[in-house]
Amino acid sequence: MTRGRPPAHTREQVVDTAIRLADAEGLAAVTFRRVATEIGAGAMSLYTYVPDKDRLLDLMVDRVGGETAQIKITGDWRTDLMALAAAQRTLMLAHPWLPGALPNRRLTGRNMLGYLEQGLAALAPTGLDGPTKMELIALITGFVASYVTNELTAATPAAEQVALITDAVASGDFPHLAAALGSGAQGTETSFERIAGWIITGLVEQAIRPRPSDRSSS
Amino acid sequence: MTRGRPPAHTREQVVDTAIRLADAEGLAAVTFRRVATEIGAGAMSLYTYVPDKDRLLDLMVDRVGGETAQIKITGDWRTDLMALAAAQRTLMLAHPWLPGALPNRRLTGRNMLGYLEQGLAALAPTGLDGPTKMELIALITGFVASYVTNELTAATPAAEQVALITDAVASGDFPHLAAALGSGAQGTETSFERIAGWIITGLVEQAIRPRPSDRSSS
DNA sequence: ACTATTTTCAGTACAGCGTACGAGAAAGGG
DNA sequence: CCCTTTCTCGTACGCTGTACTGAAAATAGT
Repeated sequence: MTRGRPPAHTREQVVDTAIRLADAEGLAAVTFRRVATEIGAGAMSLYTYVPDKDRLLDLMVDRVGGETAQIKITGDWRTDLMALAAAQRTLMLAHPWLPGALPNRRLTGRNMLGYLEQGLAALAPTGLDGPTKMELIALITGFVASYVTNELTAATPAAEQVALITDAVASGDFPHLAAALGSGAQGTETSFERIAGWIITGLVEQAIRPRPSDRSSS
Repeated sequence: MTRGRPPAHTREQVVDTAIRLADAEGLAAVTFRRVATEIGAGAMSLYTYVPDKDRLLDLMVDRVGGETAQIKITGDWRTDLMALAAAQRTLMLAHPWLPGALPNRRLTGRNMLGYLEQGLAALAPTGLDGPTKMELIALITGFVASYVTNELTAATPAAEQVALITDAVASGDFPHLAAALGSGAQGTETSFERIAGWIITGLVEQAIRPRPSDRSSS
């Protein structure tokens, strides 16, 4: 039954417009009025397609989640997880607002579930139990998000913080910090692959290891 | 020189009030008007003590950062990093808004630098270079933040997502997800210490390992 | 064909936000 | 005593999300 006035737009159109806006001008540019004028509608008309702003963000996240390249599962969890992490990073670099929009967001759609599914498939050979796999996936996703955030932010050193840090170093209260800043300027050697390799290999190997009692002092 | 009308309040008072508000009612309750009435001042008076809202958040973060328990450096990096992570988690559980306020925030004060300094001190025995140490600290902090966020959110399963997930599982398109959900309900076994142990041990051991060429297929 | 029903459209309006501006109040220095 | 300096804070502007409301546009039933 299709009674009533037919919709002039679609939910996909609204979400796509919001994504395009966020890509071009950042999350802050995504306002109902702005999105509405962009698709040539009244601000309030959007509520026909989207229940509220928070849900719009959910939908945006799920939609771009669908753009993630489908990785092929080789059966080697290290290779597969690296591929998945790399795909995630590519996605976040294409949509810089994504890392910032991810926290506090609920699983809204099948695309996010699809991502979860891929991660679980990659982890299948490890023989870990379900909750542990979930935890590992969340951990890896969180790492990628924070890495990309740093990656996108680090370009702006901000002058003001430089003063704070040099002052702090000069005060002598932070010897290790001074040493760390002086030590290595190895530039782009801190590549994504290097660190992602650490975290993935390290994490999964630790998780697989059958608990060698507990060697901490407690 | 102390000419002019003396301030009726202090920056610390403003920041403390904002923190108290955030602790009690969440970050959203922290508005200039609200903070102002709370300390018995006009909204615009706050601008005497704080340049703008973003800086107020910076100051809040740095202030609670000062509450972090000073860990004692034993010289065993695993023990020390675990203690540091645990201290961070304690802090974030005491101030649930902190994980949400952390991203996109600049290093504002000496307390944050102090935290950095502690992490570097803990990592000193590893002999890693400065940038790598920094990276590891950021990674661990990011992990703690996302873990605590999950910890605070997971209490609310939200009914709506349950429907989405059961539908998805019923559709048969997500076999691994179905299996993972069915597998283990081991409850609180996914403790912070267990996972923090993985990430710290795994990460640092990987970082220390002198690069066994590269065993991926590429 | 006309009416009733249902759905979408979008203008107006409201409370709340951060904050720019500017006039008044309160202090010390000459 | 006045002048300079500093802090105080009411008013106001533009912006936000969105509740409400009535008009518009389609179909379903008679």
